[in-house]
Amino acid sequence: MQSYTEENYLKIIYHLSEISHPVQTNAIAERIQTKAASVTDMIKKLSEKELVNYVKYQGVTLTEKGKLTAINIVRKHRLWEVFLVDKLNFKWDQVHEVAEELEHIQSNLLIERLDEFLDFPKVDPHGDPIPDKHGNFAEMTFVKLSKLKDGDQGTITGVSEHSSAFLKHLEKLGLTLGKRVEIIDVVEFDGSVELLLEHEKLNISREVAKHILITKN
Amino acid sequence: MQSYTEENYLKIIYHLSEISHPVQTNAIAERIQTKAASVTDMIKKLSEKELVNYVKYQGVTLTEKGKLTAINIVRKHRLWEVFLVDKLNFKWDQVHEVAEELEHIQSNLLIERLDEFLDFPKVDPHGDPIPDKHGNFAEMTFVKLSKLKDGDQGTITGVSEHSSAFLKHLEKLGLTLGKRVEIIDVVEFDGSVELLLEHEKLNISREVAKHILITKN
DNA sequence: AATTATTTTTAGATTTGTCTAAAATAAGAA
DNA sequence: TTCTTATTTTAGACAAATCTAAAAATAATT
Ligand SMILES: [Mn+2]
Ligand SMILES: [Mn+2]
Ligand SMILES: [Mn+2]
Ligand SMILES: [Mn+2]
Repeated sequence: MQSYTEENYLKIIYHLSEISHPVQTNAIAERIQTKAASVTDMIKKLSEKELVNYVKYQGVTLTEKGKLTAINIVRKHRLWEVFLVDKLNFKWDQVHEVAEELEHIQSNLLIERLDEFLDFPKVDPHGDPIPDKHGNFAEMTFVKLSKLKDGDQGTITGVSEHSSAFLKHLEKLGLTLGKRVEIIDVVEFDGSVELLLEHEKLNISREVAKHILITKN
Repeated sequence: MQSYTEENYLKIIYHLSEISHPVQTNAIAERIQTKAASVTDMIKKLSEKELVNYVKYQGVTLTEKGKLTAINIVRKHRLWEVFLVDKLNFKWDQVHEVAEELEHIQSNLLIERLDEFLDFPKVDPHGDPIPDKHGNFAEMTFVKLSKLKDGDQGTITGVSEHSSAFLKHLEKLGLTLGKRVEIIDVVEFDGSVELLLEHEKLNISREVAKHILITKN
């Protein structure tokens, strides 16, 4: 059994692993809002428990055990987000903070029953995949909207930025999960994108386009 | 904002206040599974924060602020228990431990929405009243089954013992909330109670009868 | 009232997770 | 390769919550 704090470290290391291998001390410190020295301390503890592989000055990687633990926390986080949106009518920009707490509740029965109650969702309110109880993810095929060309069509199936400001902005524009879009033009000057959303013309900045994930179809 | 630990102390002090005023250090230590010395330390801290009134060697009482905090935790605990039973099909003997964790989740929006989602329940799965968001309880009128006389009738509306062993026992006997019972005889020898439950005769020990709460009707 | 028993508090130590400041290592530039 | 900079680790300290053992206060008995 891990502490609340250890779980948070494992989860952050897991997410950062998708970006760099091994994960650097400073990167963890930044994400977890703490100091590098504290991270070193915790890494040693996690290493002691064989949840991470650690080589001094080289950074950490998760062991199989650590990875499974981390994935389970991600599973809980995302299931709770679905619960909050689907059952309690939270907006997609309101769920993350609460899920950060709920993800640490310890009860396998609870999470299996919640999964069932939610009808075994495959993705969370931001389009992120929900691993099953064995830690397996359904394969997802996203393309960044900013990579699309004139005339391309697709459905919004995810976002890669979870800040409330960004999500509220998308909501206001009507760019929510499941909506179909068609690219009219990628403006050469600033990379902004003109697109068609439910027969309405819309222009979004390149910065916004980079964080919208599309499944082409 | 209080820590997880402080919240637990406040809740225990609140519950113990129903039994003795003021609440003794040792009583808290026993309930919270810790040592008297630790309780003294925490009491000082809570007193510092004006959540309890504390006189050395005399024990503690909750201040208005402390009481409201405690009631809010009780509210969350009981709402979560209702959720677990009504929505996730937990048995009434399975909910307490999980609710002990869930009661510490910090989000007013969450708890108000949960309340609504559960259709504003007035009692939890053990018949305990759920305070509203202002801390007000609906008045309950229970009588211990062990206080009833031959011929008395009533409905089971609560239990005053929450151990899994006891609750499972009641479940097995069919003595669950909402069931109507009629006293046939209180056995003089051992105080055990003969009763009628859905046209079936049943004998329960005095010990069991003491923890079943009845609303006469 | 004096003695004994119980309860509570203090003193000092421990564990977990954190911090600052200084030292060590690694990486990049000249 | 040597100097400089960035990153990481150590050393030592601290706050929160806990503990043990001893001292102090209160309550119960004789
Ligand atoms: Mn999230
Ligand atoms: Mn999410
Ligand atoms: Mn309970
Ligand atoms: Mn209950």
